[in-house]
Amino acid sequence: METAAREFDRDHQFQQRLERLLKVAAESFNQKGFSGTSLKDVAAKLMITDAALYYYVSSKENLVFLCYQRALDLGEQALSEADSRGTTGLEKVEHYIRLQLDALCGPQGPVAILSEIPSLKASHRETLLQRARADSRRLAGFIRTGIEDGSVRACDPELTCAAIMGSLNWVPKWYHPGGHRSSIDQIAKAFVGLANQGLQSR
Amino acid sequence: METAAREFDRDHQFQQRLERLLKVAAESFNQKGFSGTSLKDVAAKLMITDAALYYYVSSKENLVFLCYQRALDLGEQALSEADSRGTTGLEKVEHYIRLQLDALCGPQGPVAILSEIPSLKASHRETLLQRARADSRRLAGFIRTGIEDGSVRACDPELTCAAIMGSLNWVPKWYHPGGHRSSIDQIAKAFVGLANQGLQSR
Amino acid sequence: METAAREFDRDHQFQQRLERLLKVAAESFNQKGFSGTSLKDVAAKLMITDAALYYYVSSKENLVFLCYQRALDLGEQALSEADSRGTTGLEKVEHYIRLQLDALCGPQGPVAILSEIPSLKASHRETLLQRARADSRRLAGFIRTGIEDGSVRACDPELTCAAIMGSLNWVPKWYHPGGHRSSIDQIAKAFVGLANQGLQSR
Amino acid sequence: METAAREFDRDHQFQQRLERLLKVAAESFNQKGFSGTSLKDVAAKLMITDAALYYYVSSKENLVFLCYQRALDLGEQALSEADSRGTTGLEKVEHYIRLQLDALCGPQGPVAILSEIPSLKASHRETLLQRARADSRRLAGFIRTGIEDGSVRACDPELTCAAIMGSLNWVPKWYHPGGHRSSIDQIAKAFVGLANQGLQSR
DNA sequence: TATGAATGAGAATTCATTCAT
DNA sequence: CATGAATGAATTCTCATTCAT
Repeated sequence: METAAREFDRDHQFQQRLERLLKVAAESFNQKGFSGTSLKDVAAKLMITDAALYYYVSSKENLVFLCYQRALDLGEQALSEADSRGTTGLEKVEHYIRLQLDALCGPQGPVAILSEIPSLKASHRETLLQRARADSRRLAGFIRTGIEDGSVRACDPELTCAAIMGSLNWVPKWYHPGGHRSSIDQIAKAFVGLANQGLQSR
Repeated sequence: METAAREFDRDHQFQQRLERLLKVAAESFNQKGFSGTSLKDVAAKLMITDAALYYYVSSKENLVFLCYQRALDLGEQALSEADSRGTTGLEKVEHYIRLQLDALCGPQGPVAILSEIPSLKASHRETLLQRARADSRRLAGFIRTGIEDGSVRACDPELTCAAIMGSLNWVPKWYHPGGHRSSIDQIAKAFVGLANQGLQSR
Repeated sequence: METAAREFDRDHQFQQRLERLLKVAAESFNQKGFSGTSLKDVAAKLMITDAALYYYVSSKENLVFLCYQRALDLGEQALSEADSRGTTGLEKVEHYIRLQLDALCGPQGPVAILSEIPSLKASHRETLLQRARADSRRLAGFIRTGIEDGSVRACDPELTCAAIMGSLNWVPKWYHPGGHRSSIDQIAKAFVGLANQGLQSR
Repeated sequence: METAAREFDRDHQFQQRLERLLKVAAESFNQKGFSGTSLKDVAAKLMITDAALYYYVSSKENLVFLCYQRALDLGEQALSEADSRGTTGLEKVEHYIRLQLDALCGPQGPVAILSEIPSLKASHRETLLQRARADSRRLAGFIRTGIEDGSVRACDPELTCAAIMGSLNWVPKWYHPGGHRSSIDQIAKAFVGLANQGLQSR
């Protein structure tokens, strides 16, 4: 029916615009932080007024929450994909680094870094923290698997995982798509190289 | 003379308190970001009123600026120290990681992470960016040295440096002195291990 | 003719729905005041969107205005009815109390209390104030009649009228149909008793 | 000491200004309701900016809360005073009417009518509702006492109390100090007359 | 008739900053 | 040195209102 089609279009358009909002917001959050990002600026980038944002999200808090959930969604996709692509633990880690870099800087648009969870309200905070912790554990799990299957040398999985995630999370601070001499591939190569073999020559 | 002595004392006390202010502010900036940090809160932690802060700094911008300069001072100390302690390029990098972690989390108190340079005013921004870039170049220089002296395998020095700095800069996000199962030493060991040998077993 | 019939139906339906709107709005105005009532909430109770309200009323102001006019219509009906039912002045007052309570809380649905006339725009304000004052004067007139015909003791008709109207206007603040131990009849009895004989035993 | 004296003065001045704020706010709340009252207007009447209000109260909600508490304080004073001044139950009621009218319209300045308790937040609401209900019960208690000591005829104490309180609470809607032909004394006389003897001549 | 989408005006609130004392 | 009191700018958010469809 015509009506149904129109409704579908409308809903689709809504989702489309919300998605765009989340990307624009994520970019700003990454650059200027939660409090440093004003809704007016975000709205301006979308060519609408700040009041119009409230048609898509119920509050600024909710906006970050959605951004962070999207970030976790993508991060978890990267983890799953890495898990299935890699055979050994080491390979899984390598794939994850590559995939996550792609998610963060690739065409999916800016993805928010979960750097301000503490300033969210309790209920949101808990939801996100749990997922984030679980994701860390999954990456640490790859490392642990690697130690077991012999592909990874003995090391502290949690701290090593923290180091890797740190380097990844820091990328959006300095990487600006287009305006950069290094492609995502090059970054991935360097990061994977470091995580894999370290600096030491042999 | 008496007057001079008193003035010296006064000046000394002033420096003492300013130092304390910078640490308290840095901690808050690291946790909640620049805009997320209110001067009232900072002042409250120092047991004075917000108005009293203006005796020590001329503005909030100036406060971050000072925090960031202190951070760069310490970072550069770490670089110099690492440079002189290490013989090979690889050793220099190792020492830097250890020293910088100590600076960030050790007893020198919280040190600000330069994560909001873009939101500073132009003049401050430039000053800081130049120093920060120079510091990155020094670390990249260690790597380059290592490649030349054969201690480091062939790699992209800039990107590898970005990876290392990223992991270090991310530490204050999750490390809370005291309330943590890992000591700074353990963290350093894991980070150095990763940077040095990577994950790969051999 | 068919067209006329259809138009009549349409008009009838319109009136029907407008009536319902006025009741729902009146209830909200009574509970939360003019500014405290949002058109979105009113619309939601009618299962339509706020934009759709504008088919029935031209503005929020206009909506209160209509509510208040409806309230005055009903109040004046009560006055007229009381006038014709009662023989003496006292009886007229008694009937008015009973009838007005019925209008306010009875099945005619919630009726707005004219408590925010001052915040309306000048033209509406004047129209309503004049009617309201005239109504007060009619009730005071009953009292005056009573004094003349000997059914009412000597008293200040205006102030006494203000006392009576006050108690009536306050009822919607605490009376909630259904959820209440007292029926409208009981309330009427108590109010009439007070107005008629006072508290004094004799 | 000089310092102590100055501090006392400061505190005194603060209380003084807060008191004034509560009166001005109460007047506006009575006339235009909670939502209809803008802090800017309240501030303007005090010749300060709206931001400055936050030096005295933490929020608009808190402002109403304080107004309402002040209203309850005064109302309870009136109840206690009436209780001790009157010998019979009837006398207690009479005194209460007079005293409460004085509190509402007298030189203590405008006192808020508790007409918007439902729109307050739960914790405040409960606190106030409990006090308000207790106060109603005290007035109803006077009536009950009167029935027992024979000064008051048989009647429903709660509903009669509701009628009396309604007339009192409505007064601020129409009474404006100065601009009125009736003095508070005249109003009190009429209200007491109605409550005492009713309208009926005998 | 009614809705989706947006707007503009104004609301409360926060916060860096000032200044007399 | 530090505080009390205040300000002005900016921010989040709400809401009546509009208009194309």
